[in-house]
Amino acid sequence: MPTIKDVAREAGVSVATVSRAMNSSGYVHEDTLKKINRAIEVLNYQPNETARTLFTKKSKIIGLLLPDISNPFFTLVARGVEDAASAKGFHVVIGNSDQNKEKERQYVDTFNMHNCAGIISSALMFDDAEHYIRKTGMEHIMLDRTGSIHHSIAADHFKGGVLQAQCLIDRQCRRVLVIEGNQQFNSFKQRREGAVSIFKQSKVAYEVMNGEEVSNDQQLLDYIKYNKVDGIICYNDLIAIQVMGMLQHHGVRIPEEVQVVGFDDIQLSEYCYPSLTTIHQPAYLIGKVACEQLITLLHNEKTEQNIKLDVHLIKRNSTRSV
Amino acid sequence: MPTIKDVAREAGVSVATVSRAMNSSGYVHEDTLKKINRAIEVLNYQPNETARTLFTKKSKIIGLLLPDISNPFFTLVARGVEDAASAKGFHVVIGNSDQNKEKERQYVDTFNMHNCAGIISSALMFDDAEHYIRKTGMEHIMLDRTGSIHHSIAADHFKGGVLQAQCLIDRQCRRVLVIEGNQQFNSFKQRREGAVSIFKQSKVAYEVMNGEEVSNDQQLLDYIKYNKVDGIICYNDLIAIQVMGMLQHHGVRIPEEVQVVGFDDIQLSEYCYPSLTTIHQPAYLIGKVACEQLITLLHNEKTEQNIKLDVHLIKRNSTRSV
DNA sequence: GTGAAAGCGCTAACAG
DNA sequence: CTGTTAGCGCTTTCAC
Repeated sequence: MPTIKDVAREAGVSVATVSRAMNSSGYVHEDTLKKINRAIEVLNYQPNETARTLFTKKSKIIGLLLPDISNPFFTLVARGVEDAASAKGFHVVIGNSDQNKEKERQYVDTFNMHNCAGIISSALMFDDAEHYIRKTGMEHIMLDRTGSIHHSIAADHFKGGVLQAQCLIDRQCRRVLVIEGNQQFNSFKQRREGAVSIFKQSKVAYEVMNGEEVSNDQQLLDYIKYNKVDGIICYNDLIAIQVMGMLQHHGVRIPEEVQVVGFDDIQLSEYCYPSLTTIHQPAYLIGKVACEQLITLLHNEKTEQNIKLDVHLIKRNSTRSV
Repeated sequence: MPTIKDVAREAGVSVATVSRAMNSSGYVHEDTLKKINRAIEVLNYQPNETARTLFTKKSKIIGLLLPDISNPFFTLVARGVEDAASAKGFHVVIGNSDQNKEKERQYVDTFNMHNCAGIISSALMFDDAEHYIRKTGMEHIMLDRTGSIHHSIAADHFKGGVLQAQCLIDRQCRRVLVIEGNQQFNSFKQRREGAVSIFKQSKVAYEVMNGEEVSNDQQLLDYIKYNKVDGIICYNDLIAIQVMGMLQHHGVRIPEEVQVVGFDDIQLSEYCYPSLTTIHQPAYLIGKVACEQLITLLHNEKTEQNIKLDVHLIKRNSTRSV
């Protein structure tokens, strides 16, 4: 691997001049510039990012901390971050926290040890995460949890919940089951609250059940049959599709007997059968915008503190025509 | 951020000793060790990886180059790589090539500029990719393409194709449509060859169609109806699910009228309706093993050159009981 | 056992 | 406009 020294020698100038030329900082004569570029070409020189980072104390790496990249929703977020980063000469290292506080903190430390420029994370669970990150000096954008300390970007989960409920009410559901996600997460909480707020002012009966307790298919099935549930709101598409499969497997027709609404609008919601009515969340965009925001911050420019992205209902075949 | 100097001062020793203590290289008195550890604790010191890398010329970062992490199969591979890396103190930066030669080469360069220890990639398309990487000095493990230059790890795609065909033959299909993937990729090619090899020695009629040409639903539907296709082999699950949805949307019953077999066994194949019969590929394991192999190589230990992982049929409801 | 010193490849004053 | 020089934080000879 040729170094800046080799280029300097090849071009017959000093390393400082080569450095200036590469960073277009300070003056450098047109002719010298040419010589340098030729030398770079000849040697196939590529600057060593590690050395650069050691000096500047800020690498071009962005740490992305997500609960689990296997979840198609986060996959898309990651893709958005990656594309945006790539477009601006940044790179991203991904960490899966599995919602484990220890792992979360560890990743933050790791990012820090690598002089990452900034970190984009979903809602963090470890104590005082925001201050912890702030102390490292890394910029931080949080997904799905608005706040005053950090910048954030989130979909309008409350509205999403409202739309889910409204959709089922519009389609004559009488007894709705709301399968809620982990309420420690702001996003799931707001989805639930949005839905509940609508049911409260309607005559529709509803009950909330925690998704993580629904490990047992039979139990859920019994509940649905016993209570004559005719509408189900799920906190994400993965669960919705799983529930639909289970129901159909037991002869329950969707949407004739039970209507189902998901949340996220992952790719497969369109292709599963029946296709899933759901709330579209702009996952890719969330990642992209988050990354762009972060990079703006890194340039010491101001940006909006908390960005909220709109969501909307995607009507498919797991609900009846209205 | 405290540096090694701060620790040295706090502990009343020289930086060299601190370094030795941290890397447990060379001798260091038990008492000094204690003092140093205390200092590290007190200052909450974390070694700067960038500086380390600059010296050693090998970071603890692994570059992972995949076509597209949005594909659930690759997502799982990535997850496997990440977990294995994490377990050994490595970290991974992901690059999505979108099967674009330019992007591929760019990522390789990027990884190199960051002194990545090694790279794990799916089959690369740019010219002479293997030599190009080899010249950088980075270790390289390739997914899904065996070869003599590089180490590799792949599922037994040929066997997978065989199993797909056998499955349909066993279930009385008379006219099978094989939807093949991009034949530039070894994996897809072998899947196809495996299936075809079986059909050739059977009386079953079959035709191969390229999946990338099937953009038009209507055209595919017409083809299937006109030719009385009663079995479809898909080169991956995503396509299979898509095809099933389309068929059902047009009133075709699965598996009664048409039976479908996928490849990959992504999570949703189990939950879609009907659930998809498919070939299980150990995606997570592929990523995990690839990463472990790479790390072994980095320790200058020998490993198997080309690893082949077994696949098997997962019987679900998109095919009839035999 | 421990410290002094050189240097990894690069950038940014500071002179000239 | 260009070169000299001093580090960035760490590891590793090489003396002591």
